[in-house]
Amino acid sequence: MEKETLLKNLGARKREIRNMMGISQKQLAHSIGKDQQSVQRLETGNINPTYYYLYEIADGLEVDLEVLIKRDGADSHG
Amino acid sequence: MEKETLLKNLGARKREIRNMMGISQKQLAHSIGKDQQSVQRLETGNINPTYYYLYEIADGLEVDLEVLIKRDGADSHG
DNA sequence: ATGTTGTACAACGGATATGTTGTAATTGAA
DNA sequence: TTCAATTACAACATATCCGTTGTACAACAT
Repeated sequence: MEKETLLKNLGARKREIRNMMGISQKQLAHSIGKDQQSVQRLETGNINPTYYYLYEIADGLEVDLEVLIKRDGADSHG
Repeated sequence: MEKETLLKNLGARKREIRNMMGISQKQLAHSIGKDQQSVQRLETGNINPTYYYLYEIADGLEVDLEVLIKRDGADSHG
């Protein structure tokens, strides 16, 4: 899978989860000590985030990191 | 969970999988167009890798990204 | 028009990931 | 000893992540 597509998918999934929680980018960001802009960049797929950053985001969304990752490579090996 | 611990766990899990496959760091690295040194740094937990880098590594190990991630935040939300 | 909220982009600086080269320690074989 | 394979660390250059500030647009309300 292409890098760009992968990152866009990740961002879209994160946004879905956040919307389901009914919180804004700013609320999510502040709950983990970050800025709205930092969270926004991930959500639009404009950056390739680090592992620990994703871990913090998952924490803010109150889901396991697994949930945030899930589905992207799902049909390639399983 | 602390950043350092998280990264060490990730590296250890990757090494486990690689050893189970019976391939060297060099073999894994070359299978995805990388150097042994680059792979080594992840395995020792000395770096905080990017999402796409982990995706490539998972591809080289022929597992889903989920498998590489699993367990680190497992008891915090589920 | 003004204010508030939510989202998006640009630019800057410091920190760091990645690719690369070089090197060293260990193990095993000849 | 010599040679090869595996793993580890250091240092450098380039790219980019992340934090931060400033800004812009849309929707909604007063």
